[in-house]
Amino acid sequence: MATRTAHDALSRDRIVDTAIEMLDAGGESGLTFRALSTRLKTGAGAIYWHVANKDELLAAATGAVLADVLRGDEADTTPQDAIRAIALGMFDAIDGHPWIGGQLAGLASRSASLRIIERIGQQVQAMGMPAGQRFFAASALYSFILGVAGQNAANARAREHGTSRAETLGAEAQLWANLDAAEFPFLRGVAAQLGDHDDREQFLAGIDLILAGIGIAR
Amino acid sequence: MATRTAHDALSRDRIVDTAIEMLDAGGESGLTFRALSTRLKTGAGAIYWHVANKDELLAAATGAVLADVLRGDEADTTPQDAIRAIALGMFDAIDGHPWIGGQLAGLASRSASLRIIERIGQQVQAMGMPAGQRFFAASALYSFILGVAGQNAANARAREHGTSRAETLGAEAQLWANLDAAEFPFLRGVAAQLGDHDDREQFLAGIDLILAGIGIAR
DNA sequence: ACCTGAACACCGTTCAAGT
DNA sequence: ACCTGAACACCGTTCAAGT
Repeated sequence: MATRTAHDALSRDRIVDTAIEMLDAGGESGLTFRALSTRLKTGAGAIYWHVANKDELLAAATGAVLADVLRGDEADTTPQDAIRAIALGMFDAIDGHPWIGGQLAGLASRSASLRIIERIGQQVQAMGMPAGQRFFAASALYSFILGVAGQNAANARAREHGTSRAETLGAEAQLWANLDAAEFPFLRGVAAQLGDHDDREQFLAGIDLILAGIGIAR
Repeated sequence: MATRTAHDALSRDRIVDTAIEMLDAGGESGLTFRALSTRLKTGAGAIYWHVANKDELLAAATGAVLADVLRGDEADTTPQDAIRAIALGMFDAIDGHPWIGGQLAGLASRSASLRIIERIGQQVQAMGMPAGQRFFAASALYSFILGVAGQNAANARAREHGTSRAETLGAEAQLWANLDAAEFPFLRGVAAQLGDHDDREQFLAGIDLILAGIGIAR
């Protein structure tokens, strides 16, 4: 076994892992090179030896989180269930690390995105979608996932400023219930559902809606 | 008519309008209070008299852009066409002002978001969606729109660093075409479609997929 | 009431200098 | 090869002082 100093040597992996911890704890604004280097007991500039800049660090952190999602194996299921599994994997990853919601759209984390679109596309094809429409269908599923991701990220950002999820949601439901009856009949009507809905279930309902649409177009 | 100095007096409207111009020209990073105050020929702190902080300014700018979308009137059409019109209105607004993609998810621009979800929800209801599923369906449509918005914003951000849309897309299509055949059969297969697809058409295809799904669940 | 502009407390990033 | 830490060029925001 190699001799070690009190703390491990600085390495790209250790930087990325620590960055993920800080992002989970404080969101994107919680990660600064100064705070990161303090936690790593090194100088601010040292990080630049292992990582080009903050964008690359964020991309690497996103990639590390998504690697777990990509480890899943959707053999011996229906294409529909395989897509649900991939989507839920993404949802859970985003739920656990909301800051990746803001990263996924960017092309910085492209390599992981491509793998996910590939997986979805293969299953869309297995559903029997004609060649001309497969790309649209896979993109639609991916865009929907990104949309939910972005909202999750925004909600998490709001929570950094204090209030818990239940509080925010309760206040929001209250606000919907008190909207003008003539102008907002729909939102008033669904205010109760907003108050006690399950994010994961709602996400899956959206996926199922798109899957049903694909089922027809097929 | 009131007497005026050479330039109009500072006002919240003038600040927001100028901010939108700067955001359109240089994205979110192109808007700083220093550059804004220079363009408005005033001091950096003066803006704070009319606007609480940068978040509020971004929310106000987003609201001003979305106000145009909300001016549309979808009377005497089918619910499906009404939803398509709302969605396309959003798409065009985001296409013209990509930076709002990053703002829409946040609750800062909530008032405009609520109006849009209300409109979508009313049409979902008109489609005959049962009460228990209307909220899910409207949310799914809205999330999809946000997802596309986020990607547009990211693409626009990438374009700030130089290359045009055609260049980026061409390079990306090339990259997909050259991916490993065993690992990325799907992406390789649709590389040509990526190269010459129309963003607006693809967006509408996604909306139609969800609408078709709603048509079944109904 | 509204505006000025210096000052404060931060950022990401660079780079000469060390080991 | 890898790390240090001061320095640079920015930010958003505040606030005493002006008009």
